[in-house]
Amino acid sequence: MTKKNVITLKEIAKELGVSISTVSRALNDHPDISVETKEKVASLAKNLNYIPNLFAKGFRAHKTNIIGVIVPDIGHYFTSTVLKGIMREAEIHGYKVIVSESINNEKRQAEMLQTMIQFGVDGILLSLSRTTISVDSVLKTLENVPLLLFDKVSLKVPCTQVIIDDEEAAFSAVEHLIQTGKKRIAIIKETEDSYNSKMRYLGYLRALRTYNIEIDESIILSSENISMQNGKRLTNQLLSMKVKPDAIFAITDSAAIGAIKSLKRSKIKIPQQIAVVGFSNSNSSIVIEPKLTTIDQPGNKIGVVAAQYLIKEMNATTQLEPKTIVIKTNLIVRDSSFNPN
Amino acid sequence: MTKKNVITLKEIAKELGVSISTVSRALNDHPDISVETKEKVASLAKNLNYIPNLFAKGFRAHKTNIIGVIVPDIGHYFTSTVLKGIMREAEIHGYKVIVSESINNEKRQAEMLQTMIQFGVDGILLSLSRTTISVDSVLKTLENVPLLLFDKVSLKVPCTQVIIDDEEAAFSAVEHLIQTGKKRIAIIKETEDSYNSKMRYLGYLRALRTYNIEIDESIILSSENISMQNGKRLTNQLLSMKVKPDAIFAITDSAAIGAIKSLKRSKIKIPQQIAVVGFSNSNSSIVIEPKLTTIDQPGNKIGVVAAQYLIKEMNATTQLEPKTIVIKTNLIVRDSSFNPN
DNA sequence: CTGAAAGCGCTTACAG
DNA sequence: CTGAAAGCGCTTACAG
Repeated sequence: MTKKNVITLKEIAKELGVSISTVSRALNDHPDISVETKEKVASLAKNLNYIPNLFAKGFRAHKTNIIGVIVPDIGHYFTSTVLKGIMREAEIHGYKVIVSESINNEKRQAEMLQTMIQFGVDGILLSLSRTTISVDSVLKTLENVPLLLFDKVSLKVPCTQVIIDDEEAAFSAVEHLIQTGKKRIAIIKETEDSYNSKMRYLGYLRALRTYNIEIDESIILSSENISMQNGKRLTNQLLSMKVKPDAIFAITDSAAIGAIKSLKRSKIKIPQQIAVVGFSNSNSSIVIEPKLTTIDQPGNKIGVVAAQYLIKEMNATTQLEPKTIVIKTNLIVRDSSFNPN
Repeated sequence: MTKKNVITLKEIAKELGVSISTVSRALNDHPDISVETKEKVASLAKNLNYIPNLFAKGFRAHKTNIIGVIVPDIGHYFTSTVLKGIMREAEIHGYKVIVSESINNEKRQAEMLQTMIQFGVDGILLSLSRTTISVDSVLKTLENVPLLLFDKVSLKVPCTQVIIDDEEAAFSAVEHLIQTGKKRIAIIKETEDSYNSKMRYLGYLRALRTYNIEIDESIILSSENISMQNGKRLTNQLLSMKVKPDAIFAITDSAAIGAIKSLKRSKIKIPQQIAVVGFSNSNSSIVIEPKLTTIDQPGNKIGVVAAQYLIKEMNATTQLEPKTIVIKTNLIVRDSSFNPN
């Protein structure tokens, strides 16, 4: 069944014996139209349950009032909080949001950008897939429509980017461990450095240097995908060393939770013997025992700011200067590390 | 900045010195057009990076190729798996998906249905907000556009509904507890009975009756929202009884996890003294220790089936008979209950 | 094999 | 204060 009962301006005009133009103007509260007419039109429109066709409206104005969003994976809790922020902000400004998942596949991502253009979106919010090697498709898209990168970004794209202070966040996590007396801090990161992983690693290095702690390659571990499984595996590896670390900084909560599970299995006291810090404050971070110390990423704020800025660019008359907007994170200290006091 | 560089049929036609009609037909591989012309058009279209305006295309055909989806909360892992299924299936059929959150607010839900219509979606997939008392707005929407209910449904709406077998799933969870020797099984459910909660409760009752176990009102507990906090609180309440239960069936994983936390705090052996079963197989169900026995809801499948069916209805020439499609769930036995062997 | 024209629902200069 | 007409980008009967 296709759509039915579609009332248009035409029907209202016919019924009232006026022109379509008049009905349109009346509905849009044009000053030229008499109050009388406006009232008649408004009342009939209401009775007939007239719903303006935004589609037709936008057609003329070359606008769809739709924002396209592409994310690697909608299943991550963090991503869903960002989407919430985007949707909320878009709604306030009268935009709807089309969502697509690139499933961390560069080719799909390129196709999706293309489809977004076909659908005539007014702007695009993109979080890059992990395997994005070439940004050509993104650059090409940028020529057609305002585009803004968030979370997983690339400096190769000259557009506004909304990111969290990964480096600073990692620094504060590691600094926290140092300040609570830890000296031999392992890191679990990604093998193939994504932007996020690289920044977090840099923050880790800076913290060690700042506090004059020697960097030990043997406790810098990486894995392809930083899952709970791999967190366990790498932690087991750390536990097999003669000189064990006294803290583990995992760049995702999943890996940190894997680490905790591994430590518990080996009867290591957390945080006394080995403390653990994760990243992203996922739901599971308060399910695991001890509760996980982690970095809270304000996904909602990222979404709101990204949408806000995109909308600003969409409505600007001139090309705005691309900026990098950094959203602050918070270290949440829980039981997997010592309280600093 | 608004959109730029938009190549239309007009430009191609002008450049080639043919009519717009010819270009349109050539691009659509119309049999009337000569191979020669088709090739010229195709090649120029490619060079100019012509992107067909689906918007204009749909405008004529009264189609947008957009499916609207409204869910209570995009943040639930289960919901994200359903959305994945919907998006994947929609994509296959050339549809895009607009997502909105009702945040369990009936008024917002009604507004969103209205907005979906304004945006001219070709069909709507709706999971009702918890507080949906009146379905008037849904019924009204149904007059305008194909609509299908999934997960959180209502029998008051005469449309196709895709649901999981809540009653059967709960039955199998409780049966499992009984078969592993449990006799005094408490349930943690919702106070204000949502469709899901009610069905799960009925399954619980049926299992007890089937196995001739007396129903004891004192261990049937409810709370407004079945969070981890409330799971803890209600479990503490159970532990304060003279005769304690030997198993707890919580109708959500969160509440089940709260229950486990409370039991661990009281040094109760799980599952020996008290077993716990949850519902939904969330990410956290394998984070908690012992790992949670729970019901896996195939969200992806629900999404796929819902989208499939909606698309079928959208393209049907006659009104299809509404059906109720029940998706099977699976009990996943983990360490929070005994293995049945 | 190709083109001119109408039309999808709406807005908006231009006339009156 | 109101209407006729053009136009957004496309498709498709109707002619030729």
